[in-house]
Amino acid sequence: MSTAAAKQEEPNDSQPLWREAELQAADAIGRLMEFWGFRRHMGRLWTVLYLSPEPMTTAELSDTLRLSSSAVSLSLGELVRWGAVRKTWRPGERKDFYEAENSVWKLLRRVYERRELNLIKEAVDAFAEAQARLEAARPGLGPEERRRVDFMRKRLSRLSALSKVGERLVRLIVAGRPINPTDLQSAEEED
Amino acid sequence: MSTAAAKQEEPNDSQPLWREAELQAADAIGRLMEFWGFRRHMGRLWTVLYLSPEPMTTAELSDTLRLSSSAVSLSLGELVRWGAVRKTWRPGERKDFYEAENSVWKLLRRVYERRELNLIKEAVDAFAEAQARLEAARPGLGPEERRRVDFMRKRLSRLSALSKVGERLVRLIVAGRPINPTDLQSAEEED
DNA sequence: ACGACTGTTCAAGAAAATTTGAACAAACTG
DNA sequence: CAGTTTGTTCAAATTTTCTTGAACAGTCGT
Repeated sequence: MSTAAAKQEEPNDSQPLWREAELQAADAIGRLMEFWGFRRHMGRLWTVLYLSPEPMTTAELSDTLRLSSSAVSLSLGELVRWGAVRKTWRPGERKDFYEAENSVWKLLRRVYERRELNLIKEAVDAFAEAQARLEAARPGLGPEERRRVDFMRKRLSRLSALSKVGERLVRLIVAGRPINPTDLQSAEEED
Repeated sequence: MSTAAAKQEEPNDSQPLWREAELQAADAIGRLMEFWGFRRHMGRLWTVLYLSPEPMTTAELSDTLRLSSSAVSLSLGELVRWGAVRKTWRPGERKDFYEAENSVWKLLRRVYERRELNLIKEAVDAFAEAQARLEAARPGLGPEERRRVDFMRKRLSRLSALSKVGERLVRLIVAGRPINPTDLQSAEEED
């Protein structure tokens, strides 16, 4: 009890001894997530919550990570939208409390589902559209140009095929089914 | 012959009819690669080369993509370092010619091997170091704080375990072996 | 309903990255 | 061996992205 009370009161001097370790882990995951196309702070916030036995307030988070409250609000909101963090309430308390979604696996699945699949689909669409343009242009071309265009079409359809195999693999991942990367390999077998 | 000669001479007006389709596909892959943490232009350059039946010069590339020669040099150099593009030479010609590595699968493998594995390893190291700090700090703590630290240690070791499973999965991908994503799932089974 | 306390949004400022032109270096030609 | 062409590097300038403080909005207790 005394510790919990003290933790809330202490402004920012006399940090707990474990703070450094906490930040180190948070930064490591922050880099990982940044690399993965998310805000760095999203990873840092999630980690701090993940390492905390109880939900935390935005004030505690901004104090721990030395972030402005607006930055916390922004990244935390995005984490909530991704389902990586949940809002919880405390009986009497007025503030919002936040806790981490603990299943990393669940999180990965959600991201692949929502984001990677979209990304691939957009690429597939772009390839299809490019193909259509080539076919439309083909009639008016001379033999030399026609050979050129046919080469492009062959290559484009290979890119399409690869993308579709990739899409299927991601779907299997999302479904938690085993996958075989050599499917990709065989998608570009014939040269 | 006449076409090939004309292509080299034409400055930038009267673009070939297929140019638009080419750029569309290039941009699609550019976005994909950007999302994957590479320069957008790397994807665009690779695609243009991939869609070309013969190797191209830097001049042709910068003309096609409307890029300055320095930008071409920079991104092309990086592509060469990644093995995504090869330099080739032509009998009489003075300029360098470039051609795309055609096996996307090979490229993916190389990137995972060189980049993702490193990334994961750094995270694993960070977790280990954070663990060590916690253990070092533990002796001087009261019972309340000790419980807090023990919670963190449990969580950190779970992150470590997850990372290591992830590392193993990536290694299997690189080796072209089938993988089972539920391994990740089971790495965080016990709560 | 008012006042105090939280959380969010926004626009200005700071920081980081990309882009480019020019200077430099290297390689081939006559 | 000069002169020309090609490729790379660098620093300045632009663009983009991040960050922040302040204004705004919402909620709860009195």
